[in-house]
Amino acid sequence: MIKKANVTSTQVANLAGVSQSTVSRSYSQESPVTEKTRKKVFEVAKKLGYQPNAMARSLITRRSNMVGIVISNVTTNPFYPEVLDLLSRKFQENGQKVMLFVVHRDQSLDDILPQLLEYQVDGIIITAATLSSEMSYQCERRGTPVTLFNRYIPKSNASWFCCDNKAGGSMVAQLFLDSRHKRPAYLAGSEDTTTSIDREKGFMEIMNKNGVETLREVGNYNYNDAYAATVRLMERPDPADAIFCSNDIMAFGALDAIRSGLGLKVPEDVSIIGFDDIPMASWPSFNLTTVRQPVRSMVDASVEDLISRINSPEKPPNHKSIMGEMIVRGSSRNFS
Amino acid sequence: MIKKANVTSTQVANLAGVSQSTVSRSYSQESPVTEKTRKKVFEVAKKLGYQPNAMARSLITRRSNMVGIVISNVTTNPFYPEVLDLLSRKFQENGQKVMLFVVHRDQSLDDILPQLLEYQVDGIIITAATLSSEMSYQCERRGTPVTLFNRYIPKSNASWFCCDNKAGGSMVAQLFLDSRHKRPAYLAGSEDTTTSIDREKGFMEIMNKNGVETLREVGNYNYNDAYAATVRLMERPDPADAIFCSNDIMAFGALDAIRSGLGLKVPEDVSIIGFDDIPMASWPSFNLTTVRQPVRSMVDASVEDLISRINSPEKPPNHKSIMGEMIVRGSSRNFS
DNA sequence: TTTTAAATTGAATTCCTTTGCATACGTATG
DNA sequence: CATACGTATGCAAAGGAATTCAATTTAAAA
Repeated sequence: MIKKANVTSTQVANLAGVSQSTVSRSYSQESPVTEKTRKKVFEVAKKLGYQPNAMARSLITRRSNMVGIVISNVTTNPFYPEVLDLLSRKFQENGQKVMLFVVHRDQSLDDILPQLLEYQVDGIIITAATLSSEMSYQCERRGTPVTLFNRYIPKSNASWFCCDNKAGGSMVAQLFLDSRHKRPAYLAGSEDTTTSIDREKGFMEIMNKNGVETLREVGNYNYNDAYAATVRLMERPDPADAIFCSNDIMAFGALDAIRSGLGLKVPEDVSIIGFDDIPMASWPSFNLTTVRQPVRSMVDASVEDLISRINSPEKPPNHKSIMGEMIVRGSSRNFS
Repeated sequence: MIKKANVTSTQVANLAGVSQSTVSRSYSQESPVTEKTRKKVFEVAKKLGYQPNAMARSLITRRSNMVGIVISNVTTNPFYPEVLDLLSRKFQENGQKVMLFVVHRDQSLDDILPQLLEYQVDGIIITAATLSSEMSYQCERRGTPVTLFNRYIPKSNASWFCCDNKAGGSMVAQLFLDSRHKRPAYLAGSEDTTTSIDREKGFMEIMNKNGVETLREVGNYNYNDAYAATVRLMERPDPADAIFCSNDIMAFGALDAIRSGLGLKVPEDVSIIGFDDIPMASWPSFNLTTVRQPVRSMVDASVEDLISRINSPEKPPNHKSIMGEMIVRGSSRNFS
C-alpha cells in the first residue's frame, strides 16, 4: 500500500547546493537561470532520477495540461478510432495530456464530467451523447471550456464543429436524382443523433423538392441492424433502387445484405451510398461511394478552438459546419 | 490566462460552520462523520458547486487513481480499438482514470513514459512498441508497475499477458494440413513484433515437422501491403494454396487481392486464415476463418494484475499466455 | 574605478487536500 | 467524584512545485 517516496525538487536543490526555487526555474524555459547552474541542477536531477511532479505543479499553476476526451462507438464505427487518433495526436503536439473516457449506451455523461472536473482538466472534447444543461452549467461555472465534435446543442455555451451533414445528405440526394433513381431510401443511424437527423433533413429536402417519394428504415449506425433493414427495404413489392446509408458501416451491411443475402447486384440493382469515407470504403470488396467527412479539418478546428479558449477563457464559443466531399466509387450507378 | 478560482473545502467549511477537516472527511467513506454534519456539508457543497480537487488529493495520498494506457495502431487494426474499449471500461469500473497515449511509428516510448510518470500514474499498460530497459528501470525505481499487453520483454520486471500466439500458429498449420493443402504460405505482420514472430514460429514448427515447404511474405499488419504480398504469392509459378495471415486485416487484403485482383476463388483456389477475429471477420463479405484472440481474458488479466500490483507494490510481475480459439468459417477449405 | 542597471538567486508564501494527534463530549464504572 | 472509554471534530503539518519580493551578484556604462 505504501508507495516509494519520490525524489523532490528540494532534495535536488540540497544536493546541487541551490535553492528549491532555482531547481524549479531550471525546468521552465522563460525563467532566468545561468546555464551553469541549470546544468548542475540537471546533473543532480538525473543522478537522483528526479522528475517534476505534475500534480504539485498544477495545484499552484491552476493548469493541469490535461484535456478530457469523451468518446463512444470506438468499436462499432472505425470512424471514431480515427477521430480519437487525430485528436490525441494533435493534443500531444500541443503539450496537452489526454484523459480518456469511453462511454457506453448505459452511461450518462453526468457521471463522467464530474470526474473530469475533479481532475481539473483544462478543457473537454465530447464526441458522444449530449451534454445536459446542468453539466454544461457546471463546466461554465468552473471556467472549463467544452467543445463538441460532430454534435451540437442549441443553447449551451459549448463550441461545436460538425461536418455539414445536411449539405452532405443533399449531395447524395442530388447524385441519386442525376443518375435517374426512382425509388430512393434513407437508412437512418440512431434516431437521437443530430448527425443522422441532419443528413436525413438534407436528403429529404432535395427529394421533396423534386417530388420523389422516399423510403425510410433505421439501422442504428450498426452493421447488423442495417443488414436487416436493407432486407426489409428490398423485399417490399416496390423495392428501393438506391439507399443512402447514414454511415459507411451501415452501407457495408446493406451491401452484404444485397449481395450475399439477396443475390442482387450493386450498383446494377441498387445503388448504395455511405457517409464517412472510412479507409475500408475504398477496399475492392466494398468500393463504396460515400461522403467523406473532413475529419482533419474538424479535428484541427476543434483542438484549436479548445486550446484557444483554454488560454483565453473570456472568448466566446465558436461553431462551424465544414463541407464534406462526395467520393464517387463503384457502388453507385452513374448515368452522367 | 487567469482561471477562475475554484471553490475549496475551506469555503465549504466556513459556510457550513465546520472545520475544513470535516468537509474532507465527509467525502471519505471510512472516516467517522455524523450523518447530520455530512448532510449539511453536502448541502453547502452543492450550493457552492464544490468538488474535491483530485490534484491536491493525490499530492498528499500519493495515489493519482490514474493509469496510463499506451496504444498504437488504433486506426489500422480494429482489434486495438476493441482492446482500448475493454481496457478503459474495466479501469473505470475499478475507479481508475485513464491517461491515453496513442503512439505512432516515429515516436519512442522513451518520450512518453516520462510524461506518464510526471503525472504520477499509478500504473501503466503498454500495447505498443517495446519498453527500453532504461525506461523499465525508471518505472521500477518509481515503483510504478507496468503491464504489457500481447507483448513481452524477456528480462524486465513488467508483467505480460499474451494470446498464445505460437499455439495459434500451430493450430492454423494443423488445419491446413488436415485439409490437404500442399503449398501453405505465411504472411507476416511487422517483422519486429513478437506477435508475428511467435505466430510464425508455431506455424513453421508444425509445417517443418511434417516436411511441408512453406512460402513467406511480409504484410506489415496492414491491408495494402498484404494485398501486394498476396499478389506476389499467387503469381509465382508455384502459387500458394493456403495463406495464414498474421492478422485479420491482412487477411481481408489477401481476400480482396485474390478475388477482385486476381479473379480467383476462396476457398476453392486458396484458403485464407486470419488472426484476431475482429467483428468484421464474420461479415458475409469476408466470412473469414481465423484464430480468435481471447481479448476479454487478456484484458481482465492485465487490468487485474496491474491493479493488484498497484495495491501491493512488493508483488512480483506475472506472465501468462492464454489460448486462442479456432473459428472456422468459409474462407478455408475443409476435407474432414 | 565607481555608478547604475540588469540578471540571478533565495526565502517565504501559496495552491488544496489528507491525516495524525489532541480535544471535547456524554456515559458507564470503580 | 474521578477515571476510562469511544466517537466526532478541530488544529496543524505535510505533500511538491511555482512565484512574488527582496537581496545579491554580475555586467555595462561612465
